[in-house]
Amino acid sequence: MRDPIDALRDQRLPASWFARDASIVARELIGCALVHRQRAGIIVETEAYGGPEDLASHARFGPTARTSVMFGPGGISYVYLCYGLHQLFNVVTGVEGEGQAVLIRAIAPHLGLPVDSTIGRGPGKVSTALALDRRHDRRDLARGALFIASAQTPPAVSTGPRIGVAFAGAWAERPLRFWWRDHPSVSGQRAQSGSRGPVAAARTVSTRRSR
DNA sequence: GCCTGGATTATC
DNA sequence: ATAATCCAGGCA
Repeated sequence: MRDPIDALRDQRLPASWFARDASIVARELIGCALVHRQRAGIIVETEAYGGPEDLASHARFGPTARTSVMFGPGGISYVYLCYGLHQLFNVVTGVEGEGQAVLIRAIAPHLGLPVDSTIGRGPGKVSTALALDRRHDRRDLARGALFIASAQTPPAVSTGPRIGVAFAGAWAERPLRFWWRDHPSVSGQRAQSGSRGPVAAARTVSTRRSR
């Protein structure tokens, strides 16, 4: 039987797919597969981060040694150390000079991962599950063992405010977080207990997508 | 150079 | 509620 990773490789998204607004890419990434070597997870939660105008984005300081990759063309990885402990995986979006990226906040185990609903739930754990770290910063997702494959079937997607960006004032309230509605692998910040999950404040959005 | 504070997670 | 842990970015 054919290697399922090879099948995903045939669905690899090209740089042009990422050359759109972060909020569009973030929404359409739900249901896609994030692949690293022999491991893959289905993306179930993302957040869009805009350019310098977005006060929650690393791009708010303009291009720096760390964030200059965000100001390059879409389709390149941006991995950074958060709180001195966790590696957060992003994909640059838009075109040269814009400074946008999408954070992958959660994946569901797909290939080469233990079937455990807590694996890959939370942005730090996405990197742990797929063995990603800062060495994977600035990789071209159009080539190599690290890439994203298109979604097989478009899931129902909900939106809400981004998590952990309260410092950004009004920008913290914008609905730039996207997740697979009712999916058990969505992080929901601190577990999804009771009825107070993200669904409460959520709004289901169109599942239309270009093809 | 020094100081502050995180796009988090696990545990108390 | 809070510790862990370190470096980017602002300011002197």
